[in-house]
Amino acid sequence: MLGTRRKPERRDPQATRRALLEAATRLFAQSGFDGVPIGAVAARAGVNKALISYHFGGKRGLYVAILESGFAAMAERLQAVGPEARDARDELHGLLEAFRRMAHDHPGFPTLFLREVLASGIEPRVVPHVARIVAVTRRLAERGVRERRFRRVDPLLLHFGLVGGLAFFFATEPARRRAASQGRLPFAQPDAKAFVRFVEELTLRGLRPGPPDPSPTRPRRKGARA
Amino acid sequence: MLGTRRKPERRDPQATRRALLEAATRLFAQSGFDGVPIGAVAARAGVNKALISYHFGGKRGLYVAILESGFAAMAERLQAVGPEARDARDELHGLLEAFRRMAHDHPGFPTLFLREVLASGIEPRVVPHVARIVAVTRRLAERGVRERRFRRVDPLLLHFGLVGGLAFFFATEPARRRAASQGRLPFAQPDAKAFVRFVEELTLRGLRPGPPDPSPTRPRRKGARA
DNA sequence: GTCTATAGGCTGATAGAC
DNA sequence: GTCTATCAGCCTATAGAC
Repeated sequence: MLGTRRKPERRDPQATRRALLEAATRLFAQSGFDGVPIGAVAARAGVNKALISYHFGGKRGLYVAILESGFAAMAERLQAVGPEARDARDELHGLLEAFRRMAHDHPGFPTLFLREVLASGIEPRVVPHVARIVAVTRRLAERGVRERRFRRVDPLLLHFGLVGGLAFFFATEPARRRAASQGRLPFAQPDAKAFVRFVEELTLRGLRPGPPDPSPTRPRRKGARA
Repeated sequence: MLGTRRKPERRDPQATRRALLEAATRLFAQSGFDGVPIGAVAARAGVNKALISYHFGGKRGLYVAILESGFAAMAERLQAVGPEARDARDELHGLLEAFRRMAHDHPGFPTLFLREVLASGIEPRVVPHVARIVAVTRRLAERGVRERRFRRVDPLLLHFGLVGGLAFFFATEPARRRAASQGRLPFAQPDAKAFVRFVEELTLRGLRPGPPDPSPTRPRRKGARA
């Protein structure tokens, strides 16, 4: 029912807003803020482009609206996992699932997210949400150590490793899908669930407490640290 | 000495090309292709903007030139690691270092790389290089299994986990630096070397052959696989 | 709330002098 | 090879009719 508005007849203004948000999310994700003419958003939403200024106060306003609701939803979903998890391992599983479901429910958000953290001036209004998300991983790391299930690692590094891998995978998924449909993907299309399972297992094993390396002393390159 | 060209006097045309490539790399990385006016590139390079058309045939030509040389350099560096490594563990170490050095020598490339794989139509001329990079991780996974140092995992998933985490970290580094200098970073500035070391250790431990989980049976959520 | 028409700014490219 | 001057095209925003 989205994108089916063709007649100049008046409908529900909320529907107009939603259609614009929907269309803009996909297009901004695909081509970036500067890569999308406002007319393209309007066309995809099936509404007049002047309505963007009317409802969101301009192109930038539309963009920020999308961005903020996306980041807020993400932070909320991730924060909800911890309290319901039995232990750190369970929480890791829950966080990965939450991330995957977010990408599923809001296709385009991961890409938007990545584009935003790539940009110079990250939108000030999303900074608090970013902070909340970072805090989630930090608490996970601390919890794992407290429960003696994880070895002690820098929580921030864990955050970047985890979020980075996931964000990259899901942000590039739409592009892969498009490339694949044109037969221009130089490898097989990886499955999202399989990837998440892989990350979970790798992280769980990788964080397991214990000695660094039980195998015969690993040879080091000449320039390596003592 | 780059960006010091001010006088209309004639200099080395190669210097002009290099200055433009240098300037464009940073600016395109920072703001994306559509976010950078050609005049800004010229200004930063200290060159007249008409020279972009003259030397590269236009804005897009300049962009593709950067992109291709970056991807080619990356693929080459990664491919050079395997033959020199003693074993799969050593190769992993070498790959991570190569990635880090690439990010160091070509600041802006990781960001450019990420922006490109995010976009809808990945530039056809870089596809072969992407394929080469994917092949490197695939061979690493196979080598590790053959040498009985890694458990058997889907090489493509390993590739995404590894490259994704690294690309995310290094691509967002310039933005973090900028945010930090304005006091708008909601967390501490992570160190590149520390991150690479973390990824190496996590991956090495995570790929170690052996049973999934030696700890007391992990409780599973109701919906989980058998 | 929605549409049409238009204004005004900026962008990328090039012709032509040096 | 490099520069100045210029132009056509597209883009966002808005005034005003409905």
